[in-house]
Amino acid sequence: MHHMALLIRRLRSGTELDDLDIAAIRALPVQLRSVAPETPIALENDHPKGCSLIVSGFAYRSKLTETGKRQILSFHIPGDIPDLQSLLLKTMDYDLVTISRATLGFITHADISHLIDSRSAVARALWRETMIDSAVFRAWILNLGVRSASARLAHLLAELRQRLAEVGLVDDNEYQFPLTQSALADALGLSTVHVNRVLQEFRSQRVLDIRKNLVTLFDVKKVVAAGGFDPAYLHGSRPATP
Amino acid sequence: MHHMALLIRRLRSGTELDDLDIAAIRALPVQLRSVAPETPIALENDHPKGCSLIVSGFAYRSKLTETGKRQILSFHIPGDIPDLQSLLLKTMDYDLVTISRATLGFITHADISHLIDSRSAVARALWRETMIDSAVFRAWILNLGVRSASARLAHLLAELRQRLAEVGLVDDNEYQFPLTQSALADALGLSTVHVNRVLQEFRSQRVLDIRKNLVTLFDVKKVVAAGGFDPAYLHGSRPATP
DNA sequence: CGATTCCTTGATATGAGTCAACAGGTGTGG
DNA sequence: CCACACCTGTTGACTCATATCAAGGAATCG
Repeated sequence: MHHMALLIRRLRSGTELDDLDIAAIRALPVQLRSVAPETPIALENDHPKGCSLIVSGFAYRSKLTETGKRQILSFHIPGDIPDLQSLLLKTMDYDLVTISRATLGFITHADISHLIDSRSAVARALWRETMIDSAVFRAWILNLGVRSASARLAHLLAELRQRLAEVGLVDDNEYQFPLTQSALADALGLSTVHVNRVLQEFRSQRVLDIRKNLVTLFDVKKVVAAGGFDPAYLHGSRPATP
Repeated sequence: MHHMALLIRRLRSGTELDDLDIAAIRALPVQLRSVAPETPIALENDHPKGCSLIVSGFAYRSKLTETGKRQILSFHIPGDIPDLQSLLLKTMDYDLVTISRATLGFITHADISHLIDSRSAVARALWRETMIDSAVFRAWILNLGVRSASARLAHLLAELRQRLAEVGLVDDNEYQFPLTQSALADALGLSTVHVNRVLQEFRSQRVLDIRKNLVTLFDVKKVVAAGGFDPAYLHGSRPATP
């Protein structure tokens, strides 16, 4: 599969792009590199010179408080360009780090700038992606602000499932995703001890399980209900049910 | 003051715009209207035909859970176009409501579309604004996820002060902003009772006070420290110290 | 196979929620 | 212009969800 395939599919799913637009995207110089887990792609206060497309593997955004507590802001999957905002905001306001071994495609700001100035439909499509990213933040704020620990966890896993399904990475309600309990804790604003207990409860109810790198939703309906998950905010391409 | 003045100032502070760009912005057809407090500008699942510039007054974004709990996602001030994303995402994923009596400038998607297709620098400037909006969401996620009740409140008030200062609405560490304790509770993910108690503590320490529509930060340094507030994420125009 | 890292468990602590009641303003309609 | 209703803010008593602390066990990795 071409390293741009997922991105192009996503952009097309929300914006009309003609052959020239697609050709221009494909023509972007992309510098591929394979990196280890827990590799920083960009760190807070950096001034990156380009953006990174996730070709394979996963990453997360995080931010630290003055006291050193970490909050994970979002998880990222193949086809995402999590640091696209660095094109317009020179200074990073968060850390971007790989979770798994990953393949990244680095594209310079200069090249993206040229692309969006010459192909306004592509600019629109990329802008739209960043707006969906915002919508995901809104859903997380709702999640952190009003939901119980178990609902938060369920919502997160339901969201990940939906997003992964759209790029064809969900298989029979299971998906590969390297989530440690401490990462979950930092993402959900909980302690690791409590995440462990919530997880055990879900496990014993046969609702879901996370083992190693595998997330299993035994009962998707229950997960969706427990998390109050409504996929509308993802403004998705139609659910990729194969 | 021209109804576009604040917006234009903001856009220029982050992006080079030439005279033609500015002229094109000024030429946008804007339909002004004055609305009462608690007026919905757009609601979840709506498909708005345009965006609303806040010319004067304030607004908030909120989202409800299935169980009816409300989370306030952000507060908006003059010069903001909070629903700009509706240009690219047809369906609203949150409610947008005025707080105070407000003057809104409605601009159709068609007109904005035409503007951004003809003036790519303006497109960039608007996109950049939406990216700052995202950065604010990230800061809120950090706030909700890791900070104590008092730190959350302090952070929120410090952020509002900074943003209002950039449009010249802060006077000697006081600013007008119509925050009820129950709105604060919904914004901070707390109960109103607890907000009340946190507020009393700050009051008794002479750190800050909120009375009626007036927020007073007796000791800005303490507020900033209590909230762990670092304005970098606002990617601000230089602090408007007059 | 030794060493981290990750997970699990129990005991205890606490920040914040809930419930309930009341007071002070504010606005409104009669 | 008063009376009533309705917010908003305040207070106290009690509860509960989740954190913290501490320690042992299971994986995973070099």
